[in-house]
Amino acid sequence: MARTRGVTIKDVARRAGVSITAVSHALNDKGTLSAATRAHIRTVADEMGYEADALARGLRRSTMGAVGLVLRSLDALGDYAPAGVDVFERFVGACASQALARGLSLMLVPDLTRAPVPPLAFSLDGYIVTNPHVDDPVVARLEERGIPYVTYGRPPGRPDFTHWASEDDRASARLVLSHLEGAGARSVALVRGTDPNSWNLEHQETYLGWCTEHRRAPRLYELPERAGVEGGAALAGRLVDDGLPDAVFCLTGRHAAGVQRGLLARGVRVPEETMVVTGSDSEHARNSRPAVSALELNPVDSSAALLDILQSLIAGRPADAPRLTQARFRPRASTRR
Amino acid sequence: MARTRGVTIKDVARRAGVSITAVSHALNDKGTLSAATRAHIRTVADEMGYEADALARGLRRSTMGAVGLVLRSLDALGDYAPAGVDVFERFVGACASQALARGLSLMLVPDLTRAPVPPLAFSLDGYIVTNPHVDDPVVARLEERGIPYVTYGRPPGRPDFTHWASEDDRASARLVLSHLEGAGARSVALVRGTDPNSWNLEHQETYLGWCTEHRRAPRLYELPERAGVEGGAALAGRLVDDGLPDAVFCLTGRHAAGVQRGLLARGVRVPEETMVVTGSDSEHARNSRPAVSALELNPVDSSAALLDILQSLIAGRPADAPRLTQARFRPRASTRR
DNA sequence: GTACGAACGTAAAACGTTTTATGCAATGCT
DNA sequence: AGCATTGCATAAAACGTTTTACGTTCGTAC
Repeated sequence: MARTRGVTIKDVARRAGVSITAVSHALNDKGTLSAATRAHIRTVADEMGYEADALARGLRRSTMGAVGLVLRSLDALGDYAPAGVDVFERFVGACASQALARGLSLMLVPDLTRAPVPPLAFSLDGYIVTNPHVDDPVVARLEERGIPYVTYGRPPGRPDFTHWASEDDRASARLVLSHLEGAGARSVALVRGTDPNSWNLEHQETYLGWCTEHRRAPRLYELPERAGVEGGAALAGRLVDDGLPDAVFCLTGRHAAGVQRGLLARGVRVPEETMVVTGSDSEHARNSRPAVSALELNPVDSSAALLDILQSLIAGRPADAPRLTQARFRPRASTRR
Repeated sequence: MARTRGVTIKDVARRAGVSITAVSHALNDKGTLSAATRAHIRTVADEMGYEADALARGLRRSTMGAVGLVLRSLDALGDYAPAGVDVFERFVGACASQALARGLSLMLVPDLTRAPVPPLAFSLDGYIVTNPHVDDPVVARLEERGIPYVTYGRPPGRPDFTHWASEDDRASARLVLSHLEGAGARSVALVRGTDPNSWNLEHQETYLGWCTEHRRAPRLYELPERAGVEGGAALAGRLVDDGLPDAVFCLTGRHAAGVQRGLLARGVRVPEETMVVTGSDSEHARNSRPAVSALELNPVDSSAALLDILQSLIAGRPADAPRLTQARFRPRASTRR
C-alpha cells in the first residue's frame, strides 16, 4: 500500500549538487563528465543506496532485464501439479538458474493469446516458448510485436527459423524402438498427443519411417495431452479391441501410466503380453507397478543454449546455431522380459 | 530490437476524436463521461487492439499485476538444477498455476540482497519468500520498501507475523519418529541443515522434545544444505565413528541419499543395521537402493493459501489466517525390517 | 437576467528515467 | 583580437500512462 518509493535520481542530484542529467550520465557511463564529478556522483549514489527504477527506465530504453517463459504445460495441465519432477518442472528450474546467472529475471507467463494477458507481458526483453505448435499464435504475437524469442523444441514447418534448442526427438524414438525390437516386440503401437508440435510430429514421423523400414503395419493413436492418466486407461480398451500389440510406446508419461493401468485392469499381463514405454519420464511412470521404462530428457542443457541464443538476439548480435540434446533410456520392469 | 511499441492511448484518442484523458477514464471507469462516449471509446480501443503499457501505467499507479518468488533453493544450489529439489520445483509450478489463475504473473527472483538485484525486483506488487531465516535480510529489504509479502514456512522468531503458510513440521517430525519407533529404532540421529529457518528449527525442537519424552540421548548433526549427496556420504563416517544409531533422520533428501550411500560403502547394512529416512522426498531418495522412506510434502495446498493472503495484502484487505498442511509418510525399503 | 450546479470534457502536471540539444567557459589557432 | 574547438555541465523533451484541476455548456431556480 504505502509503497515507499526508494530514493530517486532527483534526490541523488540534489544531494550531489549536480543536475539530474549528470547523475544519469555518471551512472551509465555516457555523456561528457569529468572523472572527478563522475566519481563524486557515484559515491553519493552508493551512499544513498540509489537504484534506478526499472519502470521509468524501461519506458525510455527498451530493455527490462527480464525474459518471459511461456510454459505450455501450465495451460494444458491447469491445476494439476503432480508429485515428482517432470520435464517442464525441471525446465523451469533450469531456465531460472540460467537466467539469474546472467542477471536476468525470469517471468512465468501464461498463454499470450488468451483473455487477460498479464500486463508486463509485452514489456519483457525476450521470450522462451516451449513446444511451439504449427502456426503457433503465441509465436505470431511475439513476431508481430518484434519481441525476440527462442523455442524449446523446433517450431514445426519453419525450416528457416534457427533460434531453438531441442531434445533429439528422432534419435529418442529410434532408441526406444530399437530397445523394444531387442526385447522381442514385433508390433509396436504409438500413442502420441494431439498438440501439433515437433515433439509429436517428429516422433510420429520417425515411427512411421521405422515401420516402413521394418515392414510393419503402423498402429498410430492420438490422445489429447490433457486426457492424462484417465485418457490412457480408456485408450487401453481400444488397444485390446484392435488386437493387442507387443508393445505400446506412449509419448507422455501420464498416458503411459494410464494405458498400463487400463491393460492390467483388462487382464493383460505387462510386460509378458504387452510392454509399455514412455518418451518422457514422469513420476507416474516411475511409480507405476510395474515401473514404466522411459526416456529421461535433458532440459538442463537445452536451457543453457536457449539463454545464450536469446541474449544474443536481445543484444542484436548474431545468434548461435540450434542445439540438440540426447535423451537417456531408462529400462524398467515394464519392458523387462 | 526494433521493438514496435503497440498502439498507444494517444492513437486511440486521435481515432476516437477525444482527449487522452477521456480514453483513460473510459477504460478505467473513472471520471465523468457520458455512457455514449464511454461506449464509443471502448469500441475504438477494442478495434485497434489497444492495451495499456504496463510500464507507463506502473509508473503512475503502483500495481503491476505481477508478484515475485524468492526461491531459496536456487541460490543454495547454484547451477545445480537436478532432479532432487522436488519440493521447490513443485512449489514453483504450483505458485505459477495459482498466480496465473488469478491473473497475476510470477517472476522468479534471486536473493534480493546480493550484488545485481534484478531491475524489476522492487516494482513488483508483492512477494512470496520461501523458508525465511532468522532475521532474514530479504524480508528486511521488503519491509523497508513497504512491499507486501508472504512466506512459505513460518519466519522464525516472529510470533506476531501471520502471513505465512507452511508444512506442519512438528507433526511431520512426530510422524517419522513414531514410524521409526514402531520399526524398532531406539536411538535415532537427526541430520538437519544449517540454514536458520523454521523447517530446521522446528524439526530439531520436536526431535529434542521427543528424545526427552522417551528418555533417549539426542544425537544431532548439522550439515550445510549445499553439501548435498557428497556431504551426506562424508557424514556417514562420523555416524559410524560415534557409534551406529538404529536410524538416521535426514531433513533433506540429498543428505539422506548421501548418508545411506556412505553407510553402505562402509559395510553398514540398510535397513537391517541402520534405517534411513528423509523429511523431504526427492528424486535422490526415490532412486536410491534401497529406496529411502520419505515424507511427501504438500506445496500445492500451501501455494494456494499463500496467494490468497498475498492478494488480500496487495488490495489492502485483512488477510486470512496462516495455514498448516500435513505431509504423508511414504514408507520404503530403507525402513522396512 | 443573473447565479448556481450538474453534466461532460480537456489541459496539464506528474511518475522517474534517458537522451537530445544547448550553453558557457576556457583553450588553441590564425 | 577574433574565431573555432574542446571540455564540462545542464535544460528540456520524450517515453505512455493516470490524475488533478480546470473549463465549458446547459438547465434550472432565484
